[in-house]
Parts: sequence; structure tokens; C-alpha cells
Amino acid sequence: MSQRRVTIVEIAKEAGVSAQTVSRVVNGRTNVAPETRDKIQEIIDRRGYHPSRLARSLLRGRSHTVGVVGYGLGLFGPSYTLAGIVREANKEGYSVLPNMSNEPEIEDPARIIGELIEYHVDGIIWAVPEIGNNHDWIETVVPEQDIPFVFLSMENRPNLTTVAIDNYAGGQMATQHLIDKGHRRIGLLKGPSDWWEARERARGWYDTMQANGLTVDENLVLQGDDWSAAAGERCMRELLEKEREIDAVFVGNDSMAIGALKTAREFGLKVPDDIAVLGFDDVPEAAYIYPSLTTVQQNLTSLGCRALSELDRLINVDDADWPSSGEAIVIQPQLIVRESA
Amino acid sequence: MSQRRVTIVEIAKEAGVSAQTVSRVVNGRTNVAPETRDKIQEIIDRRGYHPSRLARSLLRGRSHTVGVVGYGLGLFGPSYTLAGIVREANKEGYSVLPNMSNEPEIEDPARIIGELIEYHVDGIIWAVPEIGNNHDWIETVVPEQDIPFVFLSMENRPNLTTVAIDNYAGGQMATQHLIDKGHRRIGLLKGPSDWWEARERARGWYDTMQANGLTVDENLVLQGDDWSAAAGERCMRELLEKEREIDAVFVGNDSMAIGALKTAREFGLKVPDDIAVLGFDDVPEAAYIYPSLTTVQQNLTSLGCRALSELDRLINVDDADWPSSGEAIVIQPQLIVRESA
DNA sequence: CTTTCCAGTTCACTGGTTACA
DNA sequence: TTGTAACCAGTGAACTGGAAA
Repeated sequence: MSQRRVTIVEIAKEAGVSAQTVSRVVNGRTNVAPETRDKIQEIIDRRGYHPSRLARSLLRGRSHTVGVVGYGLGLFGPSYTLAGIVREANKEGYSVLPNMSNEPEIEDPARIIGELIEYHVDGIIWAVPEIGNNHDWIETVVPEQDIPFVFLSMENRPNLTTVAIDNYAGGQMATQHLIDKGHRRIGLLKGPSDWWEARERARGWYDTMQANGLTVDENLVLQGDDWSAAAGERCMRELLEKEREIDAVFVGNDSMAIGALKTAREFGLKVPDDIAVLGFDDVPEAAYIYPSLTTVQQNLTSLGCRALSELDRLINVDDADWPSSGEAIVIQPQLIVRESA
Repeated sequence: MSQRRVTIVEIAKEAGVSAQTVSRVVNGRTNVAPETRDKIQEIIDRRGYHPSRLARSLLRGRSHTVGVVGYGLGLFGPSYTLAGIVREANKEGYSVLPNMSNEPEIEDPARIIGELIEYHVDGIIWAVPEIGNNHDWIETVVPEQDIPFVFLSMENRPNLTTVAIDNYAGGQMATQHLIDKGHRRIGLLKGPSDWWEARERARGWYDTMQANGLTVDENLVLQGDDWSAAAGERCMRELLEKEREIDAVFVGNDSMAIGALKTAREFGLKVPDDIAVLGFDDVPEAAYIYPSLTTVQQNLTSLGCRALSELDRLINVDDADWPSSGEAIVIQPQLIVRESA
């Protein structure tokens, strides 16, 4: 790098005033003589001076930065969620420090939190989905921290603020729609059931089937190894091989549903006439594939927005009210009816 | 927030040594007595001390943070690219400060750069695609900065480091594949042509058609308003309405191609027998839709990785060699043959 | 007796802000 | 209206006092 950055002292020297006066101009304080202010402002613009947020954060004890820990940037869900967080962050004057892993199993949460703390983040959004017991560390680690946390896509726990899509309701509305359309033997191709979200969606199917007096048969239920189209393809094949009577399936997410559609084609089944397929997510392609996919839309961008605004609220609560008692924020999904069901 | 963060002075006080000694332990310096080191380390662990990167960055003049300016988090391309950047950043010990806009037309690049400079970023990756003249500011603004820049997905310019997929070669290999398969009347559904990438892909089609002595007719070329499936659907409809003789199309990206497939179905055309369709991107669904999509794969994750490692190199060049002369790094795409062509 | 090494301290400094004069 | 001093959290450089070469 060529030269050092322009500092407040350099500006002050050039203007023939103290650094303090420059600081006042930068922060829009009133107690500066108009002509002094104009002169200083001119020098600031000309020299391209930018105050250091590092120095400022250090002094004020607020960095206006939030950490986001997540999994799977590049996947539909995480990237939309992050987009929502970033958008809201810009609006609220925060910068985002993302720490996205490639594995949903975060090996050492305390280390990641420690790293973010080194950056003086004002708060942390934990956007790693709840899988198996990958959230067990929370009880011991989080209470020790002096910054607020918001958790995404996990089951609510006492004293924690969580923001999640209502996956259970989504499963219910999907299943009810299939039933309303006259389907009776409805299969379930669920996501990996160590995922909380997969279990919730499955529970929605299960309860709705029972509430409507329909057979809830273990033969109707298959589970993907992951959420991929390949998994959906395999599950669907297995299901169709043993259950030719089936007339509809509720699939854990759209990728799997796309795989399931492929299998249905290969079996010579017409969707939705021979078998209806209903997904979850509403990926951008869902409206354009053949047949277009009926699905449960989850508004992940607004999930991210909500997480950030909630974190902002927690950051600004009075010390006296700390730690906060936590809150479970639930966002309702929406059924999007297209051709496949 | 409840209590203040633990500082080096507190640790020092508890250990009965100076802050400097603690600093040495934290930084793994050798000139500390083993028993002193152990004692200090124990206190650090127990108190959960994390050194402040803010203070450290301020002092050392290096923040180990890079700014990433991009457009359209949530879209396939940008999120994969960012994923690559973040992955490589973790490996190289950088943190990423993303500044993702919702519009590809950045209204005030200087302001965004200024903001990142306030955070003392060591360098900036500009991942906004080149559209119209949205990169004109570069010539005047960039030379004034004392941190290095790497630009993604733009035409190379003198003294600038750029990393881009070889879209022209991608267009060539796509078109050549269609020709090799016996297609002769090959249409082009290009992306919005104010995008540099769209023009490059189109140029690959054009040159390859000519090189093979095929008709390059303006009637064969249609342009999407954007890169969406809806745009692909519309273009394909318009093309088929005026050119029933067409036997293949090269489409600007996979989303548009998915839209084009939908239109082909609606016209009762069989893909690839009546008309072949070839996309660009290789989105995850491409292998699973019907018919599975032959496409040009661009490895965006490695694009992001490469951008970061190049930026790292620029950050570490000697001051004497600054400013660097720039370099055009080109990443080759790859043809993925499936059913649609 | 001088030089070097060692463990550790003191001081100045990073870039800015708050309190006070 | 403006300046001065202290401070945020940490680090590089110079330095201290004593032991070993």
C-alpha cells in the first residue's frame, strides 16, 4: 500500500485547528464557527478523509457490527436468509460479519463466538439449523456471554430469542390441501429427521392425516439422507416400488420434490393426475419446471430481516433488563398452489 | 449488556505482571518464563479473555478484513461466488465484510468504498457485474485508493486485476456442441445485452456460427429483459412464433433455459428431438428437471476463491511494487452434456 | 570485566472521543 | 468557540536488572 490513511490529526494540522474541532465537524456538533466548519469540511472532502470505525468503536464500546454464523452459503435457504439479514442491517446501520461454514455440524461454537467477540460485534445471529444435538452447547455457553444472541430455525428454549418459520403449520397446510383435493393415500418424503425442521414438517403431515381419519402407515413415510434432488429421487423410487396405491406425496423440500418428479416420470406416472406432489420452500424455479410445483413458501428474507431487527432491539435494551427473558418469534409460511398438486 | 469485556490489563493485574507480558503470551512470543506463561494462560482461559482485533488492527495497520461489494445475494451466481470468497477467506485468515446491494446499479461506489475504508479493510473485491457503464467510476476512483482491488465478472482493463469466467469460450463450446450434434438453425436467447457477460456469451455463439458457415440471422436472436425464467419463457415464445424452422437454442443462463423449456412444452415441441436447448450456469436443479439440462458450468466458487487469493497477494506485495500492473485472470467453464441437447 | 541473554517493565503510539477547562 | 488531557485495548521499541558466557 502506498501511503498511510488520512487521519484526523492531518486534517486538523492543515486547517490549523485541534483534532477535537475536526471531530466536532465530522460528528455534526453545533459548537463550531460556520467559517471554521466550512474550511474543515472542504479539507475533509479534498483529502478524502474517512474517520476510523475501529478507533471509534473502541472508544464508544459499540461497533455497529453483528456476527452471523450460518451454514451452506450457496444453498437456497441460507443465502436468502443472509440476504434478509444484510438488507435489514444496512437499513439499521449495522455491518454484517458472516461466518458461514460448509458443515452444519459446527465443531467448536465457542471458538467461533470468541472470534466474533474479538471483533467487538454488538450481537450474534446463529443461523445454523438445529440438527441432532448441535445446539446443546447453547445452555452452557450463551449465558456467559455479555452480548445478545438470536437463533434461527430451532425449537424455542427458555430465555432464548428464536425466529423460525412455522414448519409444523406448513406441514399441516400442505397435507390438508392434498386431502381437500381428494387424495387419501398420501405419502411423506421427509428430510433428514435429525433436522428439527424436517421433524416439524413431518409432524404437520402426521397430525393432519390423523385429524382427517386417514391411514398413517409407516410404509408411507420415507426419509432422505439429505435435502437434495438425488435424495428425493431415491425416496420416491423406494416408495413407488412398495406402494403402488399412493396418490399423493408431501415432500420435505422443493429440491427433493424435483427429484421425486423425475422418478414419477420414470415410472410413467402423470403428475398430478396419477400422483400429486407438494414441496416446501418455493425455490425460484418452482413455477417453471414441469409440472409447476405446488409448494409451501417460506419467506426467508423476512426471516432474516426479523432476526436482525430483533437483535437490534436486544442490543439496545437497558442493562437493567439484561439478560432478557427471550421470545419465540414464529413466521407463517404460505401455500402456493400450482399444477403439481 | 451486562459487564464490560475482559481486557488485557485485567488479566495482567490478576497475574501480577504487566500488560506487555500478557500480550507476549497471547502472541506466542518466546521471552516469557514457562511458569509465568502457564499462569497467565490459565487466567486467560478461565476469564474467557479475547484480545481485541479492533485495537490490534489499529496498531498494526492491518485488519485482516476484506470488503466484498456485490449484487443480488440470494441469486445463484452471487451466493456461490460469495461462498467461495468466504471459504478462501477463512483459510487465509481474513474476515469478510459483505456489502451486498439489491440493485446491480450501484448509485454511489465512492460512498461504499469510503464505508469499507472506515473499517480499515485490507482490500476490496468488487463483485458487481459489469452492466452498461456502471464501472466507469473505476478509472477515477480506484487509482486514488491505497488498498488493492480485485474486480469480478468484468472486461479486463489496464492496471486492474480482474477475475472472470471465460464467457466467450463458454458460448463457443455451447454452440459448437449444438453444431456437432447436427443442428443447423440455432437460435440465441441472450441475457440483457447491457451485461458484459451476456454480450460475451452471445459473441461466442456468433463467431462459432460464422466459423461453421451457418446463417447468422438477426431473427434467430432474442434478448431477455432480465435473466429470469419468465424472460426465457417470453423470448422462446417470440422466437418460436416467427421461426418455426429452428432446431436448437443456446440460452443465456439456466433460469432462462428453464423458462424456454416451458414454452417448448406449450408449443408441443419435444426436447431435444424437435428442438435442443442448452443453458449456462449449471444450477443444482439442472440435472433433475425434465428434460435434464445440457449447460455450460461455471465454477463460481472457485472464481470467488481465486479472487480472494489474488487479493491476498496484492495486499502483501511490497510497497515498492505498488501500484501493481494488474492482471486478467480467466477461468474456463465446462460443458455438461445431459438430455436437453 | 565486558558482552550477551533473559524475563519483564515502561513509554509512546494507533485514531479517534469524552470531560473539562 | 476552541483547546487540553485522559482514555479505549492493545503492541513495538527501548530499557532494566541480574545471571551466564
